[in-house]
Amino acid sequence: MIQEKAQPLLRYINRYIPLTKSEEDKLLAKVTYRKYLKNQYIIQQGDICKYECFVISGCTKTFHLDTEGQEHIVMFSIEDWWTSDMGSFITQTPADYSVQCIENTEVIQFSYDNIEAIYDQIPRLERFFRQIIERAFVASQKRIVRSFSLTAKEQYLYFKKQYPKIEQRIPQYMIASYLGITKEFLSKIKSQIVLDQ
Amino acid sequence: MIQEKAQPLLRYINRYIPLTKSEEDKLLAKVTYRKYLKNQYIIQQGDICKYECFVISGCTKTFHLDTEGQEHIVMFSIEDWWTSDMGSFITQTPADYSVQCIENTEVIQFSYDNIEAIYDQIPRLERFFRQIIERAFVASQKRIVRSFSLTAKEQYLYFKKQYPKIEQRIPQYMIASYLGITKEFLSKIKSQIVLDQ
DNA sequence: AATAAATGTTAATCTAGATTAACCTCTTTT
DNA sequence: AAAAGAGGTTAATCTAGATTAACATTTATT
Repeated sequence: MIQEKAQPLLRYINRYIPLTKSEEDKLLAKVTYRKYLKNQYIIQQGDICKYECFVISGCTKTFHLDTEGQEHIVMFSIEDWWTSDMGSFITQTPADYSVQCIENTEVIQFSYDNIEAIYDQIPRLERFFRQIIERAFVASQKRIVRSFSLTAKEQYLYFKKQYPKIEQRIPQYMIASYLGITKEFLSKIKSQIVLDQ
Repeated sequence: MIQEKAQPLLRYINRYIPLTKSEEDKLLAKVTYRKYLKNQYIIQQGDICKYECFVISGCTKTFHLDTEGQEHIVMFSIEDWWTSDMGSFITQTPADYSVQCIENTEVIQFSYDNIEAIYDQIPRLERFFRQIIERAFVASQKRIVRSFSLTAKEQYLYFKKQYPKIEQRIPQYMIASYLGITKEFLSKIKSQIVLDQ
């Protein structure tokens, strides 16, 4: 079961580092497959995050609920992306974010209890995770700069260009939340863009 | 020379993972000590970043120059912090950021040519770097949420509380740039805060 | 000590984007 | 087919923060 389901994960890992058959088996013994329905929560803000998830199919949003009850989306995850509240996972303290499925979603879960053993038994996987996180950090820093140096319209055009697959699967009001603007203003931007052409 | 100068680095690493004397020696053989004067550049936007630097003393700013010539500060680094353009370093492509010294600054440099060897020879250091980057990523994500959910005044108060040491060493106009606001508006915020008390 | 350069403040005016509120599709459910 | 819900649009009004510009203060340079 896990052997078939985890194929996309193995393919993904092999783009970074080569794994021997034995290493693949060791890994698959330590992870689990799970299916969520649309609207289900993978993590709830306030809970302790027990898993890092690799998305096999579907789509999730990671968001923070602020003191005013406003939702701020920090990322979307589709096939071949990761999702979790890493801060909560690495420190085992209450999560700052919720992760909710926007579509029916299949994931491979790396549990907190097993992740150390995975690193110890397959050192190359520790390298792999280091590289993944380095890239995530770089992307996050760039997003901060964009939010300071680009107008809302420019940020929206960047998002469309960079993540065309995500843009088409997700309601506009969630994209607005991701960009840090209101859905009304995104609507205005879109009608402006139509006029531009 | 490097033995004395690198003491803060070894102390810092030992807070995360224990190193044997032999591992320490292996590490020190692969890193170099360097001193920069105030206003000197450690990295220039457009160059390829050859080093990740651990700050022994002093203070740096990491900033991006946008197409309008505007400077956007993404981070400050003081003693016991890291500085580099990680995106440029890991991919060996032109840097998006410059790193400039705000004070005379001493660093320990990890060169691109040696970092792989360090990881291979001292696997525990790869774990250490993974953990450092995980934390940096978490902090970066949290900063994005703050920039969306807090007013400029709230963000400034958060910065003061979180980094009191940095706040006192750095000109206000750089803090404004870090917060993504103008120096004039920060000045207004500060006079408001005085009235609040 | 005088001058210049860097940093910080205040106030008037302007604007990108928020807020509010009414209305318009589509889907989905009954 | 009617009703309800989810998602999206438009327009009027409002506001946090930008811009401009003049001036004040501190620090460095001669």
